[in-house]
Amino acid sequence: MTKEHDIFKSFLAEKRLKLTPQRRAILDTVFETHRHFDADELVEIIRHKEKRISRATVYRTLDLLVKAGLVTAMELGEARKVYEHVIGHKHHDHLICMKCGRAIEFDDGFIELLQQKVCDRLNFEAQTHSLRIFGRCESCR
Amino acid sequence: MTKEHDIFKSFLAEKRLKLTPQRRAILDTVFETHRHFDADELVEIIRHKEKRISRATVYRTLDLLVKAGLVTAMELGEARKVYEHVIGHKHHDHLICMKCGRAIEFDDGFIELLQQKVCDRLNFEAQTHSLRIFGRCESCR
DNA sequence: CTGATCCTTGCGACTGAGTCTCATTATATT
DNA sequence: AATATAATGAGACTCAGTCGCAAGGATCAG
Ligand SMILES: [Mn+2]
Ligand SMILES: [Mn+2]
Ligand SMILES: [Zn+2]
Ligand SMILES: [Zn+2]
Repeated sequence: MTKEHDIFKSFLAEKRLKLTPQRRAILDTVFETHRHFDADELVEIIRHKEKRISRATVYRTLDLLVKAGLVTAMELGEARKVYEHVIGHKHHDHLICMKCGRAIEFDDGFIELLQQKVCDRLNFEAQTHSLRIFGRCESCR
Repeated sequence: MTKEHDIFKSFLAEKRLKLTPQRRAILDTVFETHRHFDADELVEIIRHKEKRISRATVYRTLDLLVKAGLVTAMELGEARKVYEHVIGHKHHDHLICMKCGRAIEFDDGFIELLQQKVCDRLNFEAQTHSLRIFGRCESCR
């Protein structure tokens, strides 16, 4: 039993929700995928495993995974929301190339600290944040 | 003639585009509105002035104003994009209350500087950025 | 076992912000 | 004024995401 299974199971139990084969397939696939993906890509990956799944169930389950803290959702400038799993990937933000679309991950503890300072100063209780820098990547500039 | 008029006029001229009464009405209304607004709100405000305007024209002109650097567009977590004019409002980012929806503006030059450092380190040419901190505001926490 | 309760699923219909098409009208240029 | 080019409004269209609902499955009381 993986860590993410345990977390999802307790999350569901606490909310009186059930761990179904579909939810298990979604959880597994999300944690096998080590890149950003969108909901319909996830549907396709699961269907290639010969498993039946509906778009609605995938959307519904992704919401649950986000609420459980296992997945983050973000808008990287394209039309669709993209997702990535959390365990094994510490928090990071993105540089987004407006020419090729590439998303470069970065992490700067000092920026995060200063964000917290801003919140303290304004008496705001931060829960999450999203920092996106748009421009040209190394190979596109 | 206001500064924004001059800028928009040169922008249009340079691109061989035309200054129409509709574009003038949109520009004026955008600069009279000192808060975040969405495209359909703008349509309503202009129509209340007894001016005919179509949604398509408002969407198209807002894109031009963004390209001209006169307006910024952002997603504050709700469904619709919101806009605000630039002149007279220096750059800032937002704390967004997930309970009441309020957007609190802040500006931290140090954070901006560190963002530039990240870009330099990764050889990325920054054009714009969006930093949103989601949580609970003073009155909702 | 039987029935009541409650959750989940898949399907397809629906929503709604934003975009596009196109016939008509307006602006800029000469 | 004539010409070339761009802009407009109306409504059709797109498409990511949501919702309603009927059918199915687990759980539990009696
Ligand atoms: Mn990432
Ligand atoms: Mn603002
Ligand atoms: Zn690039
Ligand atoms: Zn609030």
